[in-house]
Amino acid sequence: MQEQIQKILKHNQLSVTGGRTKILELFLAQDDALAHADIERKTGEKFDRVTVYRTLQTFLEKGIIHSIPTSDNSVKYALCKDNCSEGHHHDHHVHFMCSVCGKTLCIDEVSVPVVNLPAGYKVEQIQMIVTGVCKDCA
Amino acid sequence: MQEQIQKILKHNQLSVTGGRTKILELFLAQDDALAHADIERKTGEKFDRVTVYRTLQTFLEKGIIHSIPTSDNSVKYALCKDNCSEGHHHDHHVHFMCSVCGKTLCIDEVSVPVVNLPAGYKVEQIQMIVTGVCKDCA
DNA sequence: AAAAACTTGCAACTCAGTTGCAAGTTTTTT
DNA sequence: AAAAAACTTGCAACTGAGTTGCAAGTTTTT
Ligand SMILES: [Mn+2]
Ligand SMILES: [Mn+2]
Ligand SMILES: [Zn+2]
Ligand SMILES: [Zn+2]
Repeated sequence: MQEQIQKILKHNQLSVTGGRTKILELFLAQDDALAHADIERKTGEKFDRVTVYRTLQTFLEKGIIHSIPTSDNSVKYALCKDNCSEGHHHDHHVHFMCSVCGKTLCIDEVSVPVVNLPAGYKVEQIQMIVTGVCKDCA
Repeated sequence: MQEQIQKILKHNQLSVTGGRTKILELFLAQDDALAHADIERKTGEKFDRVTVYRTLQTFLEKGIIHSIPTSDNSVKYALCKDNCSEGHHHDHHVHFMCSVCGKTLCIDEVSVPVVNLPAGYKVEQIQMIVTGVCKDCA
């Protein structure tokens, strides 16, 4: 896994540092999306919160992670599985928020359906957030 | 219009006050969704920002307005057109954010399409946010 | 091994949103 | 119509997320 992490960072022209390695490790080991606070909690006292903010910012810009707008207006982050890059994300999958366990999941198997808007609207991007009960909580 | 406003407030068992009347008036006169800051700006110095927060909170609880999660994780509010009430919203329409003029619109004509999730997921609510260019900016 | 380029932690700050409380307003009761 | 009760408002003080400048530390390049 350390190998994979190095590869991802190098591939994105980022220096390999303790903080970045640790945070990327968290994302790789996690099946659901992480909020800033989750990351702070999971890294313990090891990194300054400013470093966490800056690392997330960098990962977003490089297309290593994508942000997920949740229906309660907090922000979560998840790994990009496709080859996203600098401003060119293409995660057209549905996002799911479980109202029982609170997890936010990328449903990679399901793409966002097309929708027909009234004449005159030009669609650039569609996001879909489904709330409900997840597989594990059913 | 003052009549309609009184009716809405009374119907929701709310006392008719200057602040509530003014804010409801703004919503009725507006075709796009309003952010907290828009309301503060449009009411001038007339009301304390705490009053604006509390009024929006009250309107939300009563189902007079609904909140819209935008893709940039700010919150906007729009009038409920259906008869929503205390925690029972049913605005199943698509929301549109124009990347040119910045307006957020309720597309009442288009309901959110059904989506099939993998077995085991129970869907409770679906939200769809479309980004693009609106009719007026085309 | 030295220089250059980049990353980190710290302290200080900003800005949105919240809370308790006393004064003011609206509604209900008499 | 006046008094009482119930509710709303503004103020001041606070909280917590996120940002910035800068000096010290680390990583990468030469
Ligand atoms: Mn995702
Ligand atoms: Mn709407
Ligand atoms: Zn769950
Ligand atoms: Zn527009």
